[in-house]
Amino acid sequence: MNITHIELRHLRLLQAVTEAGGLTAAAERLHLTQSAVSHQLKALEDALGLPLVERATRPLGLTAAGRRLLTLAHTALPQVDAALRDLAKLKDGDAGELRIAVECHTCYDWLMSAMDSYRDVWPGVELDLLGGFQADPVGLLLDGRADLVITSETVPRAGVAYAPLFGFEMLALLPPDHPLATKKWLLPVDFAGHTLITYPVPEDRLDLIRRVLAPAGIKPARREAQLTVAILQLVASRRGLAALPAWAVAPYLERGYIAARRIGKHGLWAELHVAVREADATRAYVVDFIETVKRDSFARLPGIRPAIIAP
Amino acid sequence: MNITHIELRHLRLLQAVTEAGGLTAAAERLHLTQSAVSHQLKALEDALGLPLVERATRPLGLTAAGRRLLTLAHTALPQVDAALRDLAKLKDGDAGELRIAVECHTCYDWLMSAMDSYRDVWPGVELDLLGGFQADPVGLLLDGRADLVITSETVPRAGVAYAPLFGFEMLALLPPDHPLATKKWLLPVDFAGHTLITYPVPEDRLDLIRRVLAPAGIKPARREAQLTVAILQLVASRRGLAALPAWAVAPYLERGYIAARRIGKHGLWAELHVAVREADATRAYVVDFIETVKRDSFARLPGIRPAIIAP
DNA sequence: TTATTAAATGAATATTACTCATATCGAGCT
DNA sequence: AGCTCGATATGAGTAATATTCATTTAATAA
Repeated sequence: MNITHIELRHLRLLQAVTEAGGLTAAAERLHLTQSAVSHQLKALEDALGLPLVERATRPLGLTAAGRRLLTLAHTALPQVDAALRDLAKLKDGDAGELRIAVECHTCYDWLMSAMDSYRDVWPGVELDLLGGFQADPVGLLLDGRADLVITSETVPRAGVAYAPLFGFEMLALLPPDHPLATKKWLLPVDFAGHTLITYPVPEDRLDLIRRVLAPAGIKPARREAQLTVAILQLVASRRGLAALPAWAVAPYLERGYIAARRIGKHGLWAELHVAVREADATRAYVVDFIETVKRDSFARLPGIRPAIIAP
Repeated sequence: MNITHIELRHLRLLQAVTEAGGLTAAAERLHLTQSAVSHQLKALEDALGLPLVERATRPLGLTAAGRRLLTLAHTALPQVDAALRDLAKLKDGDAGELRIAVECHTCYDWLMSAMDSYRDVWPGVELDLLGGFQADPVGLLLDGRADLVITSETVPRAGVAYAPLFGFEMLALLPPDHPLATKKWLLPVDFAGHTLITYPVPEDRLDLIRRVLAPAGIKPARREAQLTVAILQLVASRRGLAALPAWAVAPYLERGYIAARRIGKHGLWAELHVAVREADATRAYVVDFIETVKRDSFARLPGIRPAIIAP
């Protein structure tokens, strides 16, 4: 009679659509085509006999029915995830060690919160964060000095497995009243004659230099700072320009402390990946750490998108 | 055999398997073949990498993993059902009237409990139970004197829609020390010379007479009683034999007050169906009443099985 | 042991989810 | 207006997978 064969897939779909704010963005997150998402949503609406999303408005809004179903998704899906985690613990055990090395300075912002979430559900896993700059972080895996590395590189290495986290946009930072702030986006030439304020890392680790300025033959002066707030302060006090991930500067942008502009018309996008030893790649506590980071990041970080580069 | 993700279908499967106590019985409830259930369960177990049911024992037991997943099913599936009910209310409204006529005397046993469950989730629906014996209960629908009829007949009538509830076994009742109690099951001829104790309804409404005794040319004397306990008392005090649904006598059997035997080798099976006006057949509050009765019955009544006759 | 009932299995089929290619729609420009 | 861009919808074809059919295998009871 009531042959509404609603499935978890539909709940995940609705959740992705609302979180991503549109069908196309949801499709990317779900690793589906836009067409598939549209078809599936329509099929669900037809089966229920009710529209779930307001297509007229942008960003897409939910109908009362959509909100009710989203409420279900928010209660039921975590229960499902928890059960699957318990099953994974039954299978592989619930203990392990995760010594984490991080390549990017700003990653600590979200990593702390993700680690807190993770600790709640995997109390038996020993978490350690390796400090300091590492010349070859992925190498630490093979040395046995780290178990998991957060990195932007995905060059294949024997015995190392990569998993994508997300893509993010690097924004150029400048004082709010800077002449360049009138532009919609910045070109390589706009950086000429300005000092570039960066973390203390080699040039080939800076996406702005390696992928934008160096190819255009621009070599601006550099000044280094250890902390994100120090970089922001230097920019605000007109000591130079900087480029940081969108999520790292969002709170300062809101307060008008600094301004941010795209780098190039479509922006400068980078990606983060996780590297682990191949032998660890299927361990439940490792897989779930990666899932936790992704879930947490997509829920909390503004302006990120699914990774595109296949690992 | 590989599945991408766990789905509600799998939770419903596991629930059906444990409630029904086996794959074949679960398949009947889910309106699937035994093969489909076996394949699906195996695919689920393979995907999880863990066995869920102990196949060695009979009746089938669950493994620790199976129990964990069943726990999920018990918490998540009712949430899903509640959400779908809310959506149905959004669509069709949450108010209505349900005047219920019941053909079979023993149905009151389970109907009360089902009505209680139903009232909790559809407080806006006015429930009424029509009393007394009705010559043509289904006719009440077309007269507009009832909205829903619980009946064993499914003869097609214009404007009436039928939905199956369940099949149940009619057991012959006799005193524990009766000579016939030595038999495994009773034949028509065994009833000859005994008084048959029945509810006060016409002969053609009594399955035992219409389908077993009359075809065999046996016409036992009849004695009527209004209440189930009265019938049981008359049987126990050797005034005659009776036939009642298995669920109605189960509590008395346990206490050894009376004995029960199959009627024929495979037993005498009857079915209950719901009849509603075609115009009402898709109303959410009607559909959900039928679902509630089925759910409640399969959970509480011993010895019932899915209906076979297509309505 | 045999008869009986339940579960597993492999191949064939039906169903459905998904992709591809393209059309349509709507908001923002000029 | 008309035009472009980004997003959603749609129809047809294909890939994926759920289900059935026809047996086989295993477990139980007589």
